Amino acid sequence: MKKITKTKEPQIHFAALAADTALFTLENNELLVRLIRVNRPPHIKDAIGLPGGLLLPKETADEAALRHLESKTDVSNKGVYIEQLYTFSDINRDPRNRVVAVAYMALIPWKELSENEQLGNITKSWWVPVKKLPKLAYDHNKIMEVALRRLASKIGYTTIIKKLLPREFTLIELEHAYETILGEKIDRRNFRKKIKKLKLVVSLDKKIRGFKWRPAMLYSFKSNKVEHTPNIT
Amino acid sequence: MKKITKTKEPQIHFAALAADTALFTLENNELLVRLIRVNRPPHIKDAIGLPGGLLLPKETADEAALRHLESKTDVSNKGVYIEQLYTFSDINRDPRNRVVAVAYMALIPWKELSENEQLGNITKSWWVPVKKLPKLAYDHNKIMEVALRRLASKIGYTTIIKKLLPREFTLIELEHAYETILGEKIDRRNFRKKIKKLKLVVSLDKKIRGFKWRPAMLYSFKSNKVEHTPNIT
DNA sequence: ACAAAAGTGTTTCATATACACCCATGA
DNA sequence: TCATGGGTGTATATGAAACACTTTTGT
Repeated sequence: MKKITKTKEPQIHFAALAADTALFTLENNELLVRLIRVNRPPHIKDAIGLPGGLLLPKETADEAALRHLESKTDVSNKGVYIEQLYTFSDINRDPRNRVVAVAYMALIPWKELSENEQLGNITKSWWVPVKKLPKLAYDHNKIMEVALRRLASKIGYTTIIKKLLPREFTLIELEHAYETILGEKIDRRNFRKKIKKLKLVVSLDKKIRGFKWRPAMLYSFKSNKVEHTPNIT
Repeated sequence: MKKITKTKEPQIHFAALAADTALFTLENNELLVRLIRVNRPPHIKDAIGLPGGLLLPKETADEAALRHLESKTDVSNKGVYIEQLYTFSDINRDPRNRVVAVAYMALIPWKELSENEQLGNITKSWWVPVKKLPKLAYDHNKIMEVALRRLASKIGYTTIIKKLLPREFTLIELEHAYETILGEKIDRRNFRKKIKKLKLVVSLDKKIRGFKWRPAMLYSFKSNKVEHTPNIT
């Protein structure tokens, strides 16, 4: 019988692996992303980028993404929804070394953030409206494009938007969340018809008060899981 | 002004990076995937897996995927459509070393394969119906699940199916391609109505002959690009 | 003439879209 | 009472789904 010899493949490791995350939240009908200060002299000085960093030896990319997210943004990753987007492996995406980045998108409801998490800190990490996104380090603007496209498309066929909303919300809030992410107006009556038909949310039989207008009925999603649905938008 | 010190991140590289590809073709109303013989003693002996391998220092994951695909399957990657699926980073997905895999899905029309490429070679690389998929090495069965799901979903909202069909095809062939990948029967009349309304294909005003039955009209896709469409299926 | 695959239309039902007014509240 | 956002229904158009027979060819 033919002896099969071991293929001579290089066993050394050529590229470092990083996990970079676009963390989104929704406040006051604006989609915000959490950015950090990036300093990597001599090539990158006082730049701005997405939170991320290298994988540890015994760590999956998902774990690394969550770890760096929390340590570099000071936003607790408890309650954060995260999903992998795409892996970027261009040779020169990092000017110093060969680094391959697994990009992630993460979501957190604004109301689950502490006051400090909401405020941020301009020297370390803070929220920026995606409409006013600055030039970012590395290929992070490319990651943002993928993340925004993924988010906008995914709210159309899943219930992922629940990961940006508080546990209890009004149908108007839900509608505004869609409008903000899609960047277009939705007809209120048609929207409510569709949401009710899909039976994804349940009325809590209580109303939000404290505004000077008519109180709005509160709703909740029936489950915490991100589920597929017939087209919503 | 505060001097910002360089973060002490490990500069050594902990995980090797590989690119693994599920290459599909469509023959005789069967979806086939190209598998290879895998030998990596002592853990993996005479196993079966997807074609793939490590990245070179100056190579993107896409390039590595195409290179290993061609060298490990003996299928020319000319004419192959490829897209990234997902990155798998479980600590123990490779029993020997820490290897992170960027998984790809690739498509090639059966008619573009040479006779040798169609036949394959049981000692190195050959075609297997996805309905008869064996147990694969590493986490390659997981990759196959992702690939099959992606393919089935993507034929529904893009023209990706063109990458599995010859340049000229009949509407029946097109319908069978959808049926094979989706695993369900489609109504012929409704299907043709939809395809014609979408204007994705153009009649070539010639008919295929050589069968003992009524000749069928030949069509071509208008473009070679994979484009988004309103829902097809 | 027959066997086998190619090709074609209509009806019904469900969903999508367009559109405007009244309601409840706090100030 | 007024300003503001919350909440509702109907009519039309479009798309989805169900369904069966005729045509063309080679043998």
